[in-house]
Amino acid sequence: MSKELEKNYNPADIEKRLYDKWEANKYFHAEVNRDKKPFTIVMPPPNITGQLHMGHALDNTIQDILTRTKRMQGYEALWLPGTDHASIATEAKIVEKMREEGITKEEIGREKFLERAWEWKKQYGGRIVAQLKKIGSSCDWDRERFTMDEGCNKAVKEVFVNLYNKGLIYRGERIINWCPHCLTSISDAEVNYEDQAGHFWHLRYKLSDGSGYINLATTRPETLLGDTAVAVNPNDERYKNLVGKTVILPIVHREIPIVADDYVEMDFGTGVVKITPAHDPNDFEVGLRHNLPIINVMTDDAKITDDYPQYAGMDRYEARKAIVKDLEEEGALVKIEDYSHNVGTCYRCKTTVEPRVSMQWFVKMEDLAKPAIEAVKNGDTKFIPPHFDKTYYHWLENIRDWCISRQLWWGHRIPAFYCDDCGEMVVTKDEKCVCPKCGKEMRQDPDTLDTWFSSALWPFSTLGWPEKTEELDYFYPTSVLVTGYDIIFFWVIRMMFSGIEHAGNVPFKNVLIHGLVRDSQGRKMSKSLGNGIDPLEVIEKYGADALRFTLITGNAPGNDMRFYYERVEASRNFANKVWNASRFIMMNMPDGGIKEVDPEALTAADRWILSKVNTLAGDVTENIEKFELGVAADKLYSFVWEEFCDWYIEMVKPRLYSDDNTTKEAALYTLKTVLETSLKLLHPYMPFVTEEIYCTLNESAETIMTEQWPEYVEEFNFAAEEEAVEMIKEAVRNIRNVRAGMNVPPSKKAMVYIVTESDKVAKVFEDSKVFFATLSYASEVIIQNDKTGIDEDAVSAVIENANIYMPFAELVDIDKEIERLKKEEERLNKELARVNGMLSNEKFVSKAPAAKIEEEKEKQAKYTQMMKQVKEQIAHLTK
RNA sequence: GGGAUCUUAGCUCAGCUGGGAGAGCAUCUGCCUUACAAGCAGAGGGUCAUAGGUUCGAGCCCUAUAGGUCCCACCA
Repeated sequence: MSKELEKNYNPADIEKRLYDKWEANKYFHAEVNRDKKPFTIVMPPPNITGQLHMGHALDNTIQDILTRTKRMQGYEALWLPGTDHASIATEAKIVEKMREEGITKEEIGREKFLERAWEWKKQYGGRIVAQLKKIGSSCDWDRERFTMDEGCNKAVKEVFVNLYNKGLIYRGERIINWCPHCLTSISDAEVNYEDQAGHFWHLRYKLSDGSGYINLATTRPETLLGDTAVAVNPNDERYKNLVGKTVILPIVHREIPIVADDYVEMDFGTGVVKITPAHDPNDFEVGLRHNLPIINVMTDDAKITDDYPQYAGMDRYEARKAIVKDLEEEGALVKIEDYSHNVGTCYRCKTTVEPRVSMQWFVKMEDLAKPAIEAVKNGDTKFIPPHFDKTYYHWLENIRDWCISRQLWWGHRIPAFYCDDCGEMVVTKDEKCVCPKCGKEMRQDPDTLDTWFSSALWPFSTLGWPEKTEELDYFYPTSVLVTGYDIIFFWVIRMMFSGIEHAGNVPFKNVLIHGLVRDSQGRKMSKSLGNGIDPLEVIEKYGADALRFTLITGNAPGNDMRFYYERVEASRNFANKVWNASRFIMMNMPDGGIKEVDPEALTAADRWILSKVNTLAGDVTENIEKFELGVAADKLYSFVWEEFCDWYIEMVKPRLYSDDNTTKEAALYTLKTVLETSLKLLHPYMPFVTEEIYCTLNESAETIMTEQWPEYVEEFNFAAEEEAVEMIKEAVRNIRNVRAGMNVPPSKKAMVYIVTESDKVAKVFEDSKVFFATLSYASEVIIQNDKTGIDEDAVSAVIENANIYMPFAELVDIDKEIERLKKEEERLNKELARVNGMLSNEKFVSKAPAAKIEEEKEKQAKYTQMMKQVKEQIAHLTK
């Protein structure tokens, strides 16, 4: 009974069907199972506003490969999925949509706004989840979570209160990064610095006592309105006598002091700096040291406040122009220089951030950072590739307090309450709070928390923390976190210190870092460039397996990769290759399927490929264990395509077409065994095609994804057969080479003589005659120990310990033949020179390991022998 | 200013703890050989950025230099 598969693999037909089957059968579901070892990955939750892009595709393919492998290896493998509420991004989108409708947040109020937000989540939150399924992600959807669900909210409150009670969360007036477009504070990590062309305005401030003036320069003249001092370096001889005096601030005509501070560099500019504590982080620090007043001159949306009527309502840049003009009129402007400098921008909307003093909540980082650094130093958590630990250390060692409050509505609301009467503040997990002093109902802080505050708890909040759940006990710490290097600062670091602080252990043992997927020209894929490639389109056209394989190969961990359609095609072709190899086997499958066979019936070729696939299983397992997913994929690719398809299947054909049932059955058994092992090893990479084939091949099999992972077993290591078949392959390659060089088509058969004095070699060829003849296009293979009866003009080739002769009826170009042999001679000469060089080097012989020396000696013998044969051939032809 | 990383075949990239340079694509030459033309068989193509050093031995380790990419950083 032969089964029919279509000629070409058509992924679109089967992917949905198979995924639905997997999901319906709950193969992805994991439960606490003390009989098994746990393997856990928590998915980096994509934003609910997001659409699947190549970054997700890569990230999730890696996680799926690891999860599927471990599941087959018998681990209780949990891949826990979920989505992130992405406060700024989501809120911005909702506000934008409302703007189109002509309404504002303030008009509808907090409650109605949140209703809309949840509605939005309901509508779009599922979109990315559906897309993740398309690439075959085997997540436990029963455990899907959302960073703003009840459990996460509980964890957030617990953490906030704990940290507050420990004094690690505080509220205070600090200078923070303010986005005038998003109208909220953002953390240091959320600011991107970019070089911008600007100007240096050189200004002249008069000394109050009329004794002169000082010059200084600024890139932001508009902040002058908030200047409360001018600073010089205490060691600067030029200004020493001025410290303590005052100057008159131009335009504003306020008297401000000249202070001395180390922050000022003497040899930069004039060595004088204007100090605006409210709008510059450094100036703020200087202000604190010198007790300077803080004068905020801008509104939330970065317009000048009403305190300066002539500029009130102007935005930062308009005000700058007006102020420069006024300075000029007042004679305070000395000159304008072109100057390029670093400007902080909002990571989300690219608006230039405005440093600003305001009342915010902060996490005190110093004490939290230390154990997080220690955990990587002592190996509790490892980065792959390891060099990312340096980035990690550097960031944590220089970390500043984390501003966690956001002036947004969509997010976890800060669990702090204020009494409007007495000013009392209470931090509590309770929904409502009554003032402990005056008994009045308190008002909850209107702000929400940074999105990353809840993401930081993801590895344990999703497992039930703060409850002491079975899940937490069993699945935590998680095994590996898979993410891009661009997210280390935002997320990895925060999960690390949070896990250690709250869950009592590192959140994951390994952090597997991958790079960015770029376009074919190496550019970042971006909406503005319009160069993004939609993974879903690729899946539709080439299949999820092809996309997955493409993303995982040709790349080392941590490196960026370029995306080419040529590579997807190559992957698609590979899937098709697997498909067709399987098709071939099924076409030859007898009624009643394939039987177990007596090991005695296995031929050298069978043992060779069984041995090879056994080695492959060991290698692939080891590579995956070491997170070398691309290396493992390469090995699978070349094994399946080259060894199995190009060699073994071709070797076995004559046996399948023969009447000898014993050898036929042995061949079929081997084909099936090797195919199944390959499919299992390949399944984590290409889940769909492997599942489809496996279940077609085995009617009784429900799925491949819960089959046992192939292990390397010593009994299947057949070194002798491997050696024998490699010898045959070498002979075949030589013969094909000779024929190709003479343009002999495969249809033209020729006698092949193997001349060898070695009984062992003779036996190898004798045993393999059947397929050797086919592969070498031989009309007949004759094995003998001398050249008796071989045509003088026969074309020859040389392998170790044997000469091969092919007498062709027609005239052979002797010169060409000699040329070919000379090339071979040259090659051998080079090899011999190298080997001889090594072996005649006394230092090598005395210092190199014995095994290496032995290896080189064997090569020397082999090449010497072959050289002799080649020389004889040449002599024979040239006589 | 500090740090990371890269420089290997025409292109894009692998190359694990140092021991005879690899893949995919592209190119060239033959093949419709009854699984696959999304295929088969062959071929060409690289002083592994440069200069030193360590070593019996370096694409791999060390130092310096050049160029590229990225991250961090308060020089107004």
